[in-house]
Amino acid sequence: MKPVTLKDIAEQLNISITTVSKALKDYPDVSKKTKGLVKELAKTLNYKPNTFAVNLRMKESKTIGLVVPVIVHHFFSNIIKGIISQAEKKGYLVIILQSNESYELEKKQVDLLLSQRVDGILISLANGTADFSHLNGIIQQGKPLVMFDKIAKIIKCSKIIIDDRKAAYNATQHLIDIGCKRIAHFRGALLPQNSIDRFLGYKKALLDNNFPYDPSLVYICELGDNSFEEGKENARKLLKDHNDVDGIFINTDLVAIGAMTEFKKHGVKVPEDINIVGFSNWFMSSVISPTLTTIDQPGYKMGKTAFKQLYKEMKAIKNKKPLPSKIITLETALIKRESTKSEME
Amino acid sequence: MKPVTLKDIAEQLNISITTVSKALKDYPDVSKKTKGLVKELAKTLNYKPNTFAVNLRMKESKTIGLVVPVIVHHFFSNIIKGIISQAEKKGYLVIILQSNESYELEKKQVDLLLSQRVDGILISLANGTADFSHLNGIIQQGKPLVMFDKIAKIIKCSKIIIDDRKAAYNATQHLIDIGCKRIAHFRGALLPQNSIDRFLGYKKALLDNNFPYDPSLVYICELGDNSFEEGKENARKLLKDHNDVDGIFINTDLVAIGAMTEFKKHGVKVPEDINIVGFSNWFMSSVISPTLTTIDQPGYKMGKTAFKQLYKEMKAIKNKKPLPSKIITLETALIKRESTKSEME
DNA sequence: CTGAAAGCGCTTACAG
DNA sequence: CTGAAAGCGCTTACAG
Repeated sequence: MKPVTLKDIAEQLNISITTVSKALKDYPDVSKKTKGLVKELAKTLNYKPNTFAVNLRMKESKTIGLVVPVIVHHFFSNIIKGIISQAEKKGYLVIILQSNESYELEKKQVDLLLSQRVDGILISLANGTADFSHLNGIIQQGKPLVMFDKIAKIIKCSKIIIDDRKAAYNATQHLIDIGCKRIAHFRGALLPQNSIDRFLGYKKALLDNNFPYDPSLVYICELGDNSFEEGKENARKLLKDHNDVDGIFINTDLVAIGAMTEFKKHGVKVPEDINIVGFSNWFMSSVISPTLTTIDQPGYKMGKTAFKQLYKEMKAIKNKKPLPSKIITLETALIKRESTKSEME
Repeated sequence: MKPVTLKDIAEQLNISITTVSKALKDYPDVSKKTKGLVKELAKTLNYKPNTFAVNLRMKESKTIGLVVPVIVHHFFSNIIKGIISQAEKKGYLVIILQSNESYELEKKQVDLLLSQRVDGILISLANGTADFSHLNGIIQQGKPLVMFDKIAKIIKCSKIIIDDRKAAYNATQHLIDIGCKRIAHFRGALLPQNSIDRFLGYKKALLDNNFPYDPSLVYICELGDNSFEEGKENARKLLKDHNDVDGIFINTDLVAIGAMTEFKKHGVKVPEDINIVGFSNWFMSSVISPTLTTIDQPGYKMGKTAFKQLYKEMKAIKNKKPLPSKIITLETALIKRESTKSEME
């Protein structure tokens, strides 16, 4: 019942703990014979090194922390999958925490992770996060930190992102290309960098095409949760205020789907009356009807890349040769589907 | 840069490590004055106990392990959310691993968690798991184990489940009630208990209503991944073999959505030509068109319940009073939507 | 090739 | 009220 220790093996074999330890780790200065005996006994006794002791000695836990705003979103669960699978390959375990888009929780969780002494931290910020001292805290402790998707530009650490501005520009340009004349935007909350960038991309596309920029056509997802409900809510408002709008670029697929549901209820046809482009390419978007034109965002790859970068930095820190921070931008793609008309020739 | 230890505090205050430790933990036999001094200094130095050392001494890690077949499924990501939120409340961290429906991986991951010396394990089995020695291994080590959703009846541990048989019975009964005459079933893989139970519920409903049971109407999701593709595949087969079928009870929403997509492609109307009931009530099912009639399965609650049970057992084991295993069955509900006709009077 | 010893940072039974 | 000491299980520099 009690776990087997090095001492148990040493006693049974009448050798020292030192030798047992070395034998198991294939040190060159242990005789082949001894190694054989030790390894065999370790196996039959089902010896497993006590991680707590190893961690204490080695000052590392082979564990990383991950903080995401939400888990139950297709994009984030894909990222998680990417991170975990990559971490496993390198022998790292992942502790996952969800900030629920709350700054308070996020701060507390970073603290938790730090006192758990994880070897590194991966984070995607909550919408509510405007103060970054908790992140600087990580860096000050000399722990590697990699941010992904929802980042803070101001923090000096590696970041895995997409070019939100460019992607949003392309989405808006597509609406223009198919002939939309009045293009609205449902944007995300005010703080997150990516909702700012998507908004700027939208605006730039308009201006580059000599469209007037009309602030009243920009609807903010007020609850800040990018939900189905917010899409419905904003669609209702839009219908009331601007029934001349013929195209909308929407911050997130889920919001777009909410909007489409609301339009359908009011007899407004997509894409005949209004063309819609979403963002993220959730699986759902390919099975609803009409299927949703959107920007594909590589979640799984983002997760993998984030871990890889963190891993490099953890190794570098261990070798006392800290790496410079790096910003990696992943490619996105416009996926044309039924919610937007075909391009005109 | 180097983390602050008890020793650092003791030296600065010219008292013993023992007293510092006791003061921080509010032992009654330390003077108020000393406590004050220690706590203040600990705060200014930003002291955080070294978890590795605490774990080693206390023989517990305040960490649990979680193994799920997939993360990127609405049902499972909801469960994960439930587990994490509950664990956080009790001061536990969660290490998450994904078995990818592979027995080999699952076994390896359980081993990993065990050698990481987590305090308890939460698991939902892979479809491929037919051998359970790795689970017995957990129990033999005296670690609490709680299974949820995809369980093995044979293992003696607590389980959080739904009554799959009853839920499937209700789903099938609903198809009968609305007038279906030829009812097919798309079932899950052969091994998992829940796909067996859902199949049995389907069969029993038929027999109780004096419908003949026709094995050729039962399609197995061969890939075993309960995917969109499998739904399409089986729908194609069904259309070829049995174009008289007017109702299908499908093992999982995602498969049902795949089937509906295929039917639409072939001009088969849901629910006019074929009525469909899914299983799980994924969010997606409420936004596709037609919306999908399904069985609501309480993922978030299942996660919460699973952690609560594990927590009780961890506490009990610590107090040397192991608890008897418990099977908790959560309620499900039939959610009637557009993919099935209204009931006849 | 083998082993005694120190030390990682903590907790707690025990002595005073 | 305070503290010396043992010990959790490991790793590794050092001596032989």
